[in-house]
Amino acid sequence: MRSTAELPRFSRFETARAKGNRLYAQLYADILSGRLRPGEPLSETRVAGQHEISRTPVREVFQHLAKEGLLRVIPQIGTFVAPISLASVNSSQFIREALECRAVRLAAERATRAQLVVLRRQIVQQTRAIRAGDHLAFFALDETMHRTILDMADHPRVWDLIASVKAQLDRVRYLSLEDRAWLEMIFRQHREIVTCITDHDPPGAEQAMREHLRTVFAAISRIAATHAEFFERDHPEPKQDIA
Amino acid sequence: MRSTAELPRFSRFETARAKGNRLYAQLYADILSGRLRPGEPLSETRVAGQHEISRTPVREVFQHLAKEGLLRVIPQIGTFVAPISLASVNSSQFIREALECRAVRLAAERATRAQLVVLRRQIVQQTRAIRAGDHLAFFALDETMHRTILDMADHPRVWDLIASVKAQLDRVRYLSLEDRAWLEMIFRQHREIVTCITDHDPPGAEQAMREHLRTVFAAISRIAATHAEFFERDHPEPKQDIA
DNA sequence: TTGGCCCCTCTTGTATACAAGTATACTGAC
DNA sequence: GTCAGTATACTTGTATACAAGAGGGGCCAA
Repeated sequence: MRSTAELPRFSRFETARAKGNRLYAQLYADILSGRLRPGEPLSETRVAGQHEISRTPVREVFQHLAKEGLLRVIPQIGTFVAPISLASVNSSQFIREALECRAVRLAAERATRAQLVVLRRQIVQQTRAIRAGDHLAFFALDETMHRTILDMADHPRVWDLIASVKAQLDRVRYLSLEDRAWLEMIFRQHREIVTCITDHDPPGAEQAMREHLRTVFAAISRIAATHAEFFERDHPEPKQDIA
Repeated sequence: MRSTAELPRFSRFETARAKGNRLYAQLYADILSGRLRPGEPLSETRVAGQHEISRTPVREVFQHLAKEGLLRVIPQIGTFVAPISLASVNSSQFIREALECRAVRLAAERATRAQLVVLRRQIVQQTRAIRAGDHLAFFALDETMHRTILDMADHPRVWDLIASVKAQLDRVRYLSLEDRAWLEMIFRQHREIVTCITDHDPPGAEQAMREHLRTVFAAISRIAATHAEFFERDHPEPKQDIA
C-alpha cells in the first residue's frame, strides 16, 4: 500500500483532456444559445491554438458535436455550426413527446409519497423563480422537473437521450426571450402535471404532459418562422460519413 | 487544365476512411452477433495493423462505438467489448416501446392505400421467409417492417435512434437461436399489427405493437438469465469521460 | 475586358513519434 | 520460499509533420 500522503492525483497542469471537456461544454452552450450562429466556420487549428492544445483533442470534440448534429464537418473545406434542421426539430418533438408522455403516465401510477414531496418542492422553487422573473433559474428548474419525472418512471437513463434531442429544440427556444406571461403559462401546466401525478391519474398526467410539450412546440414553430435564416432547406439529411 | 484522361477520381488504393467505415461495420456486426464477446480486448495498434491503416482512423471508430455503448475505452489500460448492461436493455425497451407504439398509432390514423399495399407485400415476404425457415431473412424483414411503420407515421428520421437502442436489445437476441415456433408467433403479431393499421384502429394497433415488443422483451429477459456471464453488475453506469 | 491557368493558403485527413500510465514478469535480497 | 522492487512491454493520450484537396487571387494572354 502506498503512503498516506500521496502526490497530487492530478498534475497542476491541466490535462489536454480536461481542456477538451471544457471546450466541448463551451461550444455546446455557445451553439445552443446562439452565440455561435448557424453557418459560422470553426477551424480545428485555430480553436486548438486558442485553447493551447493540439488538434487531436479538438478534433474529437468536433466529431462528438458533429454526431449530435450541432456541427457539420466538410472534408477539406471546413467545420461549421450546423443550421437548425426543421426535420430534426420535428423528430425531436416526436421523440420527446412519446418518451415523456409515457414516463409521466408511469410516474402517475407509481409515485411514492417521498417523490411527491420532491415534486411539490420543485413547484415551490418554480414559484419563486417566476416571482423573481428569473428566466434562467426557471429554465433550469423546468429541466430538473422533467428529469425527476423520468426518474419516477424508473428510467433515469432515458434522460440522456431526451437531453440530446432536447438540444435541437432548445436551439430554437433560445432565439426568443420568454416573457413573464409565457413562463406563467408553462408553470400552470407544470402544476397541472404534478396534480395529475399526485392524484394517481395516469391518463390525465399523460394528456397534461402532451399539452405542455405541444405548447412549447407551437412556440418553437412560431419562432422558427421568424428566423428562417438560421434554418436549412428541408431536403434529406446531412449524413455524417462514418457509419 | 489537366488532360482529358485524368487519373482515377479515387485512387485504386482504398482510402483510410473507406477502410475505417468497413472496420466500423465489421466491429458493429461482430459485437452484436457475439462473435466478439463482452470483455474481449481490442488494441488500437493491433487493429490498425490488421487493417493496414494508422491508429488515427481506428481511434475514431473506437470512440464512435464507445459512444454507442458497444465498446469501453479505459485510458492507459485498454479497449474492451462492453458487457451487456441490463440497465441499458431496460432503457432500450422503454424507448423502443414508447416510440414505436406512438408511431404505429399515427400510422393507423394516416395509412394511405399505397402504404397498406407495401405492408401487405412485406407480410407476404415474411410468409416466404418463414416457410423457408430463413431466420436471417425474417430478421431483416422484421426490421424493414418496423421501419416502414415509422415512415408511415411521417417520422423516418426516428429510425436512426431506434436502431441505436435496438442494438442493445439485439445483442441479447443474438444469444439464442430463434426457432420456427418463435418466428411464427412474431409473424402472427406482425399480421395483427398490420390488420389494425389496415382497419384504421389506432388503439388496437398500439396495443398490438406493445404486446409484440413485450413478447420480444420477455424472451430477451429469459435469455439474459441464462447468460449471466455476458452481463455487467447492475451498478450505476460506465460514463464515458467526455461530455 | 475576359477567360484560363497557376500558385498560394486555407481546410480536414492520415501517419507517426513521443508521453504517461498500467500490469506483469523477472530478479534480487532476505 | 517469499516478498519487495524494478525493468519491460504493453495500453491509450497527445502533439506534430505531412498529404490531399478546395478555393481564391493574381497574372497573363487572347
